Parts: sequence; C-alpha cells; structure tokens
Amino acid sequence: MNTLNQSLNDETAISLAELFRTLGDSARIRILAALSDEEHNVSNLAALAGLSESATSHHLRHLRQMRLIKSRKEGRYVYYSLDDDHVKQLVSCGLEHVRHG
Amino acid sequence: MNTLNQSLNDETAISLAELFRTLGDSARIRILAALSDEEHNVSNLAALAGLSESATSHHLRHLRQMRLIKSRKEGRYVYYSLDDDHVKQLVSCGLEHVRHG
DNA sequence: TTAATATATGAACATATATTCAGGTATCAA
DNA sequence: TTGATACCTGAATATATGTTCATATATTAA
Repeated sequence: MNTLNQSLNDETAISLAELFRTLGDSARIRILAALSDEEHNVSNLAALAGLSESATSHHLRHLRQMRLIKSRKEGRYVYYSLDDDHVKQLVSCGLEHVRHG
Repeated sequence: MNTLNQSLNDETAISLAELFRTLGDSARIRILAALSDEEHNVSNLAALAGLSESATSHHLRHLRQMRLIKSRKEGRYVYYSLDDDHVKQLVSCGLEHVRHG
C-alpha cells in the first residue's frame, strides 16, 4: 500500500486537480445531485438546476469529458445519467467534510 | 438515509463546490500530498511543491480557511499538517476515479 | 415542405483565481 | 543593535472560467 505522497506524481496531481475543479462549481454539483436519483434530459436538468439550457449544455459537456456522466439519445431528447456509482461516492465524501467541518 | 439530491440544498451545493474548488489546483494537491506523510514548514513545502514561498503561503492560507490543514508555530517556523484523516480520504477517493477512469 | 422543439456550439464578456512583486512582521543570532 | 531567516500580506497582472447570446443541427409534427 502506497502513501498518498508516493502515489501523486506531477501528472497525477494535475489530473486529480482537474477532476476536483470540475466538481468545484455549484451549478455542476446541482446537476450531479439531480442525476443521482435518475436520468434527465437537458431541459429538465436546466429547470432543476436553475440554469439556462445553454449553460446546462456547456456544463454537461464538461462533465461528460471528465467521464462523470454519460448520455443516451432518444429521438429529440438526450438523457444524461451518472457515469457510475463512484461519482456519487465522491460527492458524498465531500458532503461529509462539509457537514462535519 | 437520504439521497444525494435530497441532501443538497443550494447552500450546501455552494459549500461543497467551494471545497472541491479548493482541491482543484495541482499546487494545492501537491501540498496536501506532501503533508499526508508528515508535517512541514512553509519553506519545505515550497521546495516540495515547486512553488515560491509567497505562493505557498497564499495556498496555505486558503487550505487553512477551508479547514483542510492546521498550523503550529515553533519559533520562527510554522509547521502545517492535515487537519484530519478525512482530508486524506477525500483525496484518495478522487485518486481512485482518476486511476479507474 | 414549414414550423416547432431539443440540444449543441463558438464568440464575447464579465468575473474568479494563481502567481509575482514589494514590502511588512516576527524570531533568532551575532 | 544589526543582520539574516521564516513567514505573511495586499496590489497588480495574467490567465481561467461561467454565462449569455446568436446561431447551427437534428428530430418531430403539421
């Protein structure tokens, strides 16, 4: 078992920072929270997160590029969902710190 | 047990985003990694993280304000350490996603 | 076809943020 | 005291980033 310090070369630190930066926006957090229950299309997500559809679309692209969410197209609609349960775990882990802090 | 969506009101989403944004910088990640083994003073941290002492000091203040690290003064030196093991856990949780992703 | 809906995209703008620089305080040694 | 070391801080600057706006594509309905 390696220590955190041994595991974290510069390249890994950059990737890790990118991941956390992606989570570091309250709009994207609201989107992920909405997706933690069930999949939603863009319009729904925009309404749930209180964002314009354009802003939502930009955020969704960002989240997808970071492999936090995935999409599925059905007719005119594109349904987004969390990529896996690990995302939920990561957000929950942060939540614990916020509550306990 | 609440779902993520139920736990995350707007205020909580903002706090959570602030936490993740604090972790969303590779310099701060390197600092936290260095601190995961043992405490260090500012000059050491600057050298370990490859930063100027001024930049390091700015980052340390940020990390301390977010309660991720704590400090202890001894003579001319100020020693920093992780605030608790939960910080290490949070970083490790992100690391898993980076590796597995 | 035409019109409406759903989503995506790039440019522009405004704000946020990381770093440097200059200077400040505090501690210790000579 | 004087000088050196360790750390901190605010201003300035350069870069990053979120949102809006205009527009484009794709799908469906009429």
